[in-house]
Amino acid sequence: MRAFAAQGSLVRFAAGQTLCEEGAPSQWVFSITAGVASLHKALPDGRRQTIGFLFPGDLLGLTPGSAHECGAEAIADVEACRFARPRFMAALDEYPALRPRLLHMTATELAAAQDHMLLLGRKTAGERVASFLLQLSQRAASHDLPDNPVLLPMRRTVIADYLGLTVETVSRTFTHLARAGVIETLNKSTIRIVSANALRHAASSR
Amino acid sequence: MRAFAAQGSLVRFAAGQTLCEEGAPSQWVFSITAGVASLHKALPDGRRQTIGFLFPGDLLGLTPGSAHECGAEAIADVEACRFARPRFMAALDEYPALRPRLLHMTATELAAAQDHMLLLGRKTAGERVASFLLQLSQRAASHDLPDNPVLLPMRRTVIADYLGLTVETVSRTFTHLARAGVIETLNKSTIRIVSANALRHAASSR
DNA sequence: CGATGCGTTGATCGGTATCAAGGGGGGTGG
DNA sequence: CCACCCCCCTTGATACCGATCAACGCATCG
Repeated sequence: MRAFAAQGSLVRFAAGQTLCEEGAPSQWVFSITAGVASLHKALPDGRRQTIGFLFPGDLLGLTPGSAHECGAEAIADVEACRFARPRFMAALDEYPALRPRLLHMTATELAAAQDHMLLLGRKTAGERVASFLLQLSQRAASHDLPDNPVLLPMRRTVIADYLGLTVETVSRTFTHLARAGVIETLNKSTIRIVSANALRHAASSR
Repeated sequence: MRAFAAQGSLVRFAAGQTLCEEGAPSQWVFSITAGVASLHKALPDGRRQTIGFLFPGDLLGLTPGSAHECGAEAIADVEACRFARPRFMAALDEYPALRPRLLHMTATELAAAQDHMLLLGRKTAGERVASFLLQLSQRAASHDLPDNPVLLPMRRTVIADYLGLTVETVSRTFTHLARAGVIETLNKSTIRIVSANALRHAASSR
């Protein structure tokens, strides 16, 4: 397994740089080791949907076909371990212990995608933003990072594209939650959860 | 592999019956052999999101955790092969050829989920309905079934919950597409695509 | 023949998008 | 060091799409 990791080479992407483009042939598999990236899809006229975020430990490029399903872009400076795709696939046969891990990761991602479909299809703007904050907070907690205040590493545009809203609506919703005393915006990318209970309530009941 | 399949028992569900409930402990793994089922999630107040559909060949119950992520319900009479979950998991170790297949299936499902997020987050009602019809048609074609007219095995409520709309909007949108000469509704569950090009266009440009 | 459930159609309301303008912070150049 | 600018975020006014509320059509079944 150690030997496997050695087959990859370390690569870096500055915030804003593109890791891969939607529809491009999937040459590499990346394992994120530091930073944050966003996954996204777009419609021909430019409308965008952020599909999810990649944090350290996440994989990119394991598509069922040979082309990338989503584009990926570094949100904060990213450090990743890069493998040639065929070599990665070969390694799966060489190190059979990798497969169960991979399956588990993909299944977890699928479960997250399903949750997000509920959010996009049925939740109101207020519920979406509240759910998003809770999700970030929980992610941090599960990685033994401070879960409050919550750090938002991405711009409002990316949040809006993630939640299926516009930047204006996201901004207004933060303001509403703050005025309601549920959160407090320490600065644009740092939000303190004043009442976790109120936030949880806001996340799923209109 | 044959031996593996023999470890399951054949079970049947009439249309409308529940295969499993959201949040319930995941006791079984089902392999659908006939019929159609829907996967869904719900919010405490009853709002529903249909996550996807299960067709013959699809698996149900492979959750990363021990509880079902989604509820599942038979849309048309369903026939499935049922495995006790621990036995299924054990079988994965016994028949290593299963894992790559499983990984591929899960990755494909994930890709479909990502497409659907784009639909739910960014497409208009007209685009959603058009995309849905194309999806059903393509699914049929890829299984060597007639792809036109398209058969809709599910009720309008389920379609609406799948597309993040209301039944009324779905109904109106079918009417609009019919008046525009793009489709023709032969009956409530049979729709003929008059112009596939127009439908493709309607699916992704406003 | 009436009852029930599903789908369609119509009228109105409301939430979020859109359009437009105004802060504010960080970086650059003078 | 300061002034300016640029980009991002916020706030406000208005428009519009889809939700909601209400009624009706139509088929199925008792």
